[in-house]
Amino acid sequence: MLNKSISIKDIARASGVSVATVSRIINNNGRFSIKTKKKVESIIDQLGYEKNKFAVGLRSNQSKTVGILVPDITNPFYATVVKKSEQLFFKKGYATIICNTERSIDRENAYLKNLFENRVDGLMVISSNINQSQMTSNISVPTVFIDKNPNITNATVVSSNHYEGGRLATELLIKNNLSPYLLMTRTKSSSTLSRIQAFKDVLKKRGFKNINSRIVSLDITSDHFLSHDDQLDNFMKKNENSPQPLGIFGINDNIAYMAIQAAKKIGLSVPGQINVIGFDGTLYSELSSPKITTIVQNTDAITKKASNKLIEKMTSQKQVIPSEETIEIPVSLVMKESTI
Amino acid sequence: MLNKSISIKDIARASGVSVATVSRIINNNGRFSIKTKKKVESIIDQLGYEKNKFAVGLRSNQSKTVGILVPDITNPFYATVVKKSEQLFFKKGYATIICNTERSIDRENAYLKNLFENRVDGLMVISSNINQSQMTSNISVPTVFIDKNPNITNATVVSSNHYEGGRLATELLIKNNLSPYLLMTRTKSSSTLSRIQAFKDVLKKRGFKNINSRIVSLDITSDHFLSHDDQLDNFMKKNENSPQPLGIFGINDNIAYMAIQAAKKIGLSVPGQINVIGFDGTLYSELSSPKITTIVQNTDAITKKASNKLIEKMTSQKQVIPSEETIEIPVSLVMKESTI
DNA sequence: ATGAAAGCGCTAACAG
DNA sequence: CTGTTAGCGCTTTCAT
Repeated sequence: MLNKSISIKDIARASGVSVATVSRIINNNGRFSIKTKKKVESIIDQLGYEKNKFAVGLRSNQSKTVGILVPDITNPFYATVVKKSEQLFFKKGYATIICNTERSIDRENAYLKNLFENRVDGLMVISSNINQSQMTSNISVPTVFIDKNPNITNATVVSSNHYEGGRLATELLIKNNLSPYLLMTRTKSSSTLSRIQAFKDVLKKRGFKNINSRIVSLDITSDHFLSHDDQLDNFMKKNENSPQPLGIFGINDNIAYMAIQAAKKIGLSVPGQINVIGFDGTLYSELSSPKITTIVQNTDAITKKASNKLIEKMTSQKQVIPSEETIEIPVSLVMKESTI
Repeated sequence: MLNKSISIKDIARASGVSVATVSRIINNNGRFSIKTKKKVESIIDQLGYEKNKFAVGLRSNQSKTVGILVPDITNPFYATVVKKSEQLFFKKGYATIICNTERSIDRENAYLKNLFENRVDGLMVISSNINQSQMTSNISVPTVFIDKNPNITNATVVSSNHYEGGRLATELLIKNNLSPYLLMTRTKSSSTLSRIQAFKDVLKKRGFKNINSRIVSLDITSDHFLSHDDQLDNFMKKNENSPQPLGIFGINDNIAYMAIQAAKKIGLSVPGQINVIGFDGTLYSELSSPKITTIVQNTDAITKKASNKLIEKMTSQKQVIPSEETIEIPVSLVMKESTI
């Protein structure tokens, strides 16, 4: 189907040298005279030679390709991580295969199989369900997790300090003398769990009782924007006349955004009657009106750390004994308009 | 470095058959007894065999991989296209390599080189600068363009009807008896050009003079959200006291969003004193307050058409003679809150 | 129904 | 400084 492409054999023949010499020149190793180099390179230009990665891979057992497993690339936070990583990888000579898992275990498995068949040199796994059994089959592929799931041992993990973020958010609400509530979704990644735990811990320390009644779980699994949610509307109506103003901690900016919408819909003012704080520092917090006070993840730092760690793993000669390693990236509270 | 993985040779040896038989069973072609099939498959399970795509590719000259060139995956419109395409491709057995070009010609070239070296079976190119010379080297790789650049001949293009969208937007402003202005950015893709042309044509038809003075080009090249732009502020201040209310056509939702912010900042009401209409139908139009009336692109239809077209091209046996083919997808005007 | 063997394009070990 | 050659894992043709 494809035009038969030209190989180093063709180049060798055309320039009157052996394939070995051509290979040496292409990869700039071994010794060769400057004269043959010139000659061969001109032929290469002339004939339009393109390296065949199949052959190179088969020989060297390296694909110069990495795979990224990501829940949803239309989520701005993940999109940014993927984009920056991809750029870094490409700069180092690696192509990137993107896999949108939609948080489905079946999809993750199918993708992993494909990636392993493609002999990826490395794997970046973002916030997934992957468990030990799925990974162990190819434990040898260097892997870095972003926001790991607790099920894997001996993993290298780069993650925001979600617990600290949750603490900062909750403390802010309490400092402002608000009645604290946590709004969350169904998805329970390790990052979410840490945020929730922090909320609970702070409340407990402050002497709150019946803490679980302050955690509202919305029936939402998507990363996507929803203009409207019934449960949220009901929650707002129920608390409309609360004597103490509400302080809502949205588990992410999306939820915080939706909370603000629901509050505004029944005429509650933000931050007058209700304060809202989000998490992540995505576009949502900036496009909302009022803009959402939020815990910002340092995407840049996360990505750099994770990508560099992966590249380091891929290029290190000696087989590193896998060991637990967790790198925590600080978060920061950014005050905007949805809190006083 | 990697644990030497097991090959069909190992499987063959372990099951007491030849590699040919194993290959036939794996690919379910040729003939073999049900009994050996059972035997071999159990060995495969037991040993954990994984196909080596290098070898398959080298033999068959097929990578089962497609490349996507996209300007910026953090742009919600592109993210959606990429995500949906990737899912479709994967369902058909293709892995997807993502390339963020940032609209840089150098990057595009580097990516193309890499993709060709990886022997991608197909290429999806979104709204790029690619010109004839860069593509011709590998004209044989099946390619589909989304929003093509005019420089390529004989391309298969899937695109929204940007001209019609521009016409709809402009007509709306005029119908509402507003003083029409077009706000645009520096990036001049073919899609942008069509939108602009429609604006001009409508104004001309309606007898407007000095049309170019109604087109304001902002010094923005990024797809990203900017909270603020000086030129925009100046534009608003200049037109603050316009006797006839302004009708602004933002070349995309991002610009429309920024225009609304700039207007609100100096106390102009939207849509009271200024009407704004955007283009694309991204998150921006929904998260803005007021929500932005916009020309919505049917991302789903675009993606499906483009992906299926590409798969069709990749799988068609006969070498199709390349010919110009343009598929236009209708757009729709969605009224929201930023226009009366 | 199964096996033997060629060969895809490349790299690297060895020979000169 | 350069050439010859084996072999990476797989598919496929040709035998049997």
